[in-house]
Amino acid sequence: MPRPTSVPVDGGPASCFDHEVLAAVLQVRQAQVHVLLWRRARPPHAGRWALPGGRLGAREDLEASISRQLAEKVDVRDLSHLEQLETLGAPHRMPTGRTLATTYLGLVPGDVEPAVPDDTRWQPADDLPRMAFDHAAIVEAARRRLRSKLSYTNLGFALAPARFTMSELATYYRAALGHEVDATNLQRILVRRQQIEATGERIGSGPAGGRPASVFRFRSPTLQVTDAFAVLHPPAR
Amino acid sequence: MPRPTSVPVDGGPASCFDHEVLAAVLQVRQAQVHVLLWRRARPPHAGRWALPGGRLGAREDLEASISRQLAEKVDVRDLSHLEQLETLGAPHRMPTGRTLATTYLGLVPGDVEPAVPDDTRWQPADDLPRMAFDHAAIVEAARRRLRSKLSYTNLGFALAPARFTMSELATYYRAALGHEVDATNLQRILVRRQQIEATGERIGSGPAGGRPASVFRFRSPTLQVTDAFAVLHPPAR
DNA sequence: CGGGGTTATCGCCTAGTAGGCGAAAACCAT
DNA sequence: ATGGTTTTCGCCTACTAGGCGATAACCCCG
Repeated sequence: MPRPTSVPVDGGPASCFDHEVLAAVLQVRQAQVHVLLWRRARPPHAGRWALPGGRLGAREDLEASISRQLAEKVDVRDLSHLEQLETLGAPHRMPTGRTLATTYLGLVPGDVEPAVPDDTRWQPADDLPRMAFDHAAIVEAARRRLRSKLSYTNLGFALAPARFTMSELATYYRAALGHEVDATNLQRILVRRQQIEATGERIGSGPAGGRPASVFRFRSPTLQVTDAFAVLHPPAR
Repeated sequence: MPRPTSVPVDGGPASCFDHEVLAAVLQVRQAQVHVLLWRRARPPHAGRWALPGGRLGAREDLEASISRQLAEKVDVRDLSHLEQLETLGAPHRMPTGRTLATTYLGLVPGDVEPAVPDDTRWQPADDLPRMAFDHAAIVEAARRRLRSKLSYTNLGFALAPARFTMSELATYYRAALGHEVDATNLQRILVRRQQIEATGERIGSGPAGGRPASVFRFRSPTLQVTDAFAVLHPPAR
């Protein structure tokens, strides 16, 4: 049992903490998961790449804060999904003095191109540069969360454009999951789970020809869990 | 997009925040989920029931802090599981001034009886009293987390005693999941997933007679996810 | 010591889901 | 028309959850 320091039992002398919010904003670009990084201009860790975010405002809600900072600093306003990840509290996670960090996973659909500033870029998540502080671990946590939620929720809606063919959708899933995904199988699964539906449209195939593909869309633009996989089901469903 | 207040863009004037850690410690007692509550002696919300926890220490890690406070304040030292839940940051979640809270789920095996102080008691989670601040919502979040993790991990090890019969284990699952659980089916599922194994012992049944039950145990005392339920499997497993 | 009550366990069945793969469909280009 | 390409359909297998009756293994009591 660590007892690092003498601490007031209750209502003792107030101590307060710097608090920042950070987001790993992920997007699938060219069949690869990318993360939005921001190059630090000033020390500490000047020149290293960091996640966008910053100090929590004095009267600001956590989620409002990260939304604001993404809009202000990296001009990202059209997140399709935003959810809280872990709060990091290791005392020396930053050399500048103790700072708690509440981290977020943000997702951007594959067909939008936010205009990002000069000191900002989309980096392949499989090939991270030297990162500031503990930000590399946050990216990994965000990818894990995305991977698992793709399996038991409809979170694909946040990765894909509003309308898509099954081949395109399989590309997004392939990138995010990190393994082969069969478009036929994916279609059966998502239709059975009532996550996607055909729009009735067909879209011409590429220059190489081929049968034109049906266009699908997600039924719901908000997160829903697939309850068929609660696995210890209530009886008599 | 909420822009509640003017906030320094970066490296502006430091603002810092009170930070507390809170835990919903759950235990199945007499076939019901109970939560450890602590009666507030002082205002605000004097007399209401609250979750154990308190201020984060100046040099203390978050998880170390909640462990310490549980040990010091309510004498709970033998948690079988502890994991972080959400961090709450609503500006007015407490009337005493802004305080962020990082919340935890703690579990205690069903066969231990921690000696809790006078101002502390185990309360059935289905029948919460008037709670302080937003603590009722934290209890609900903890119960939801427990329910879902029972389905796709081996978290049952943290609910049950080290050794148990399948009837006993079904009681724990029944209470935590909130619906009927068949002992036969539960045994097949957990054996197939290699979460539990028979010890070879048999234990005499109750005063009413009946066939003596086999004694089982969990194979691992640490959290492991059941990967068979990733649901969008990699091919050729 | 044999029979009835009780509880646990086994075995067989059904239903539902994931995944593989070949055949057919529907397009383009030549 | 013919061949190349991509999508889509249909059928198959494998695996998991869940229901339920039959059997096993004990207790108690007469």
